[in-house]
Amino acid sequence: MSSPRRITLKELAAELGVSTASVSNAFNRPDQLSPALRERILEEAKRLGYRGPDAKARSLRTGRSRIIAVVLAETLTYSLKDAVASELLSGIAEVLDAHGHTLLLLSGRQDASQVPGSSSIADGFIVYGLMASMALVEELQSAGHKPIVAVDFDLGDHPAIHVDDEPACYAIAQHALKTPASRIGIVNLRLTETACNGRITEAHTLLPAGRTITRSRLAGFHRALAERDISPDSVTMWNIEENTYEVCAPVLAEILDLPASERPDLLLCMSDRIALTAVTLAEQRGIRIPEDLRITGFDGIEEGQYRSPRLTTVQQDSTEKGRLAARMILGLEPASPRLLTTRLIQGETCP
Amino acid sequence: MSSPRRITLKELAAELGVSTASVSNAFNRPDQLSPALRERILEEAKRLGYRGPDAKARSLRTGRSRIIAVVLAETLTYSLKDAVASELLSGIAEVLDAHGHTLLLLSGRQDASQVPGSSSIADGFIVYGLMASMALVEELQSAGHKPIVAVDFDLGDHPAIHVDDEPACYAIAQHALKTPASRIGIVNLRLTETACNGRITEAHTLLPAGRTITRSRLAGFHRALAERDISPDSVTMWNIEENTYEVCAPVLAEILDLPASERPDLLLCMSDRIALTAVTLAEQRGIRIPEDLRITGFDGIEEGQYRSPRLTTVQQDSTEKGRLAARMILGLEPASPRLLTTRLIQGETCP
DNA sequence: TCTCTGCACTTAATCGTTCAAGCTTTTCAT
DNA sequence: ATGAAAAGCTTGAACGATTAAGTGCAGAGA
Repeated sequence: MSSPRRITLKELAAELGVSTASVSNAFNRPDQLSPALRERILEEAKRLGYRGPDAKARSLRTGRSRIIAVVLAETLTYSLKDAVASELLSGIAEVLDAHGHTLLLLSGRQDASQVPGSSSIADGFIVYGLMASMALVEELQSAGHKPIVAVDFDLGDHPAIHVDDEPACYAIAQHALKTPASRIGIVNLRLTETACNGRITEAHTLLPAGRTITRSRLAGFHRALAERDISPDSVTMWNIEENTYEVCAPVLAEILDLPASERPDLLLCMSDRIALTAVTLAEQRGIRIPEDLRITGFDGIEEGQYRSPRLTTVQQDSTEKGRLAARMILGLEPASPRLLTTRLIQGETCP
Repeated sequence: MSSPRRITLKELAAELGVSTASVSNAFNRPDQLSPALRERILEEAKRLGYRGPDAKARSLRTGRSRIIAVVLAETLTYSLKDAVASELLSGIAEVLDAHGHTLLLLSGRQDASQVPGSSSIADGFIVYGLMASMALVEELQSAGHKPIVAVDFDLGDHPAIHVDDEPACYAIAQHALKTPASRIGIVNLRLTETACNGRITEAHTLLPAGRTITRSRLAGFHRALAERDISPDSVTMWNIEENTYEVCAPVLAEILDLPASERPDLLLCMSDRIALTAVTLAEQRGIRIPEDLRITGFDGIEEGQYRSPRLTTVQQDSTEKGRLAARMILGLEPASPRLLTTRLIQGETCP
């Protein structure tokens, strides 16, 4: 409760009878002044409660803030609850933290009241997931020549980090189809042009590749189906808009409540959240897994592995993806497109 | 690729032949100039690719940044993976976003290479969980008179948000003890003075209330035990340092691998993560829940409710806690201490 | 006609730093 | 002793905005 206002570098300098430059150097470039003076400055600083240069002023002057912004396609509220996004953030935070940077969270959603310039404070941007509106991203592009790294989608000629969605989904479908299935269902994630939570009919137009991440996953599934001479038309498709239990549950209930003769006995899901919801609802209905219903997921989130039956899924290392993105943005890694590999986890939901 | 450098407000003003004040007002205080001029300025701004005032300069001048920092007790990497912390952040983000603020993540851990002044950029701080080191917090306190809100622990005379840990744990233990138990075990979270993952012996000193959140939870358990004339000494206690599956699993394996005659048949856990790990490991060992082992948790995370058996637990609304903290920090809510209520969820792990 | 008020805009100080360039003083080889 | 180089410190101009105070001018009221 001593100081009514924080003391400034200038005042500290005046107090000591030295120039502001010396004080600045005492904090930033120890080699630029004598150890004796530096010691004196640091001591006086401590005595007066001066905590080092003000971040706002420093970043204005230097142009750098040591802040990296992560722009998330969905609302922050949703992203923070999503296991995959959280893991990505976790990886990003790990690297940033280790290198003295901090993490600013931005949402790319239109409905988020975006602070217009608040983004201009960051030194670089990690953009995750396909933006509903590209407004913010366009702003970033023109906002100066700050590094941008895209994750899970392509963004102009900025480096992008992807996982091998198509081969991974080919592999898991191939695995699943080793055991013949009578009725195959695919539960997609944000695949339709217009929002749809439920069955995909001919009335729906599908988003093109590049507009949704799940399109290439679907391609992988189709390739495996083709190999077994199964027509894509014979599989039933559903769609889900948001990767949460609340949104998944009604759609999966619809599927699982079909008469046994119509109900799929193999469900290829585009995310672990979808798959896990399917597992939960199936259990509630006494549908046996994998006897009556085999289920595959995508993502490899912890929750799927630490519960029984263990989920059969594709594991992508989202944390590592985050680490890589962060290293790229910090320039610790060449800024070039990357394709991360995934791993098939043969769990118990589709042995 | 047009501008090598972003244009400034000053340059824009020069281009238009008006003062910088007018340009500034065009963006910030529309009532201070004629609509005609404002229109002209905005148009020219768009033409030249001027995106509005620079956040760094603005925040230096005004002293406000529209950035709120959340200081997390643990590493960011861990916190972002933790369901409870994520929900809290989710609630915070929701409110901040709705009011045009952004979220900066800081870690209070010593081992995090803390950017010394990077915190000085924020307009306010939400401090979550007990800090291992209070260094950062002390810095915040003295760093100016910015609002600080503490969540889940007490911080000087700043407003703190708590949940009713003691009554909640009393209630759930009371519920659990309605069915007699032969051997009771309590699995704590960060209760011991020195790090300990495993059984708590007499050699361990427990942290005092105020140093760990679980102390008051334990008090609630003890009150319920006392009511049934069960001596606290007759219950076995374990401790866990980090609320992750990886750390919980070995400790719970140790418990569940005890000979059936020594193994607890009621396990009161300080978190849902611990409880869920117990459920998973018990299932793997063929220990029946709740017949052979009853389990209770704390937190009420989604994962516990969306899987079977449904977890018996105390639900705290972490999202709402986050919303409240954010509203307080923004001054939308009086900055006074709050005690949020919890709800007993009678799940299937301890009917 | 003259003063007064209000509007629209400008002036200029300021926010708290950093850093290239300049100025002394010391060091050291010759 | 001398000159050059190095060391140690200071000067002063940015960085890009905000805002209180001031100026000029049109229209209203007397």
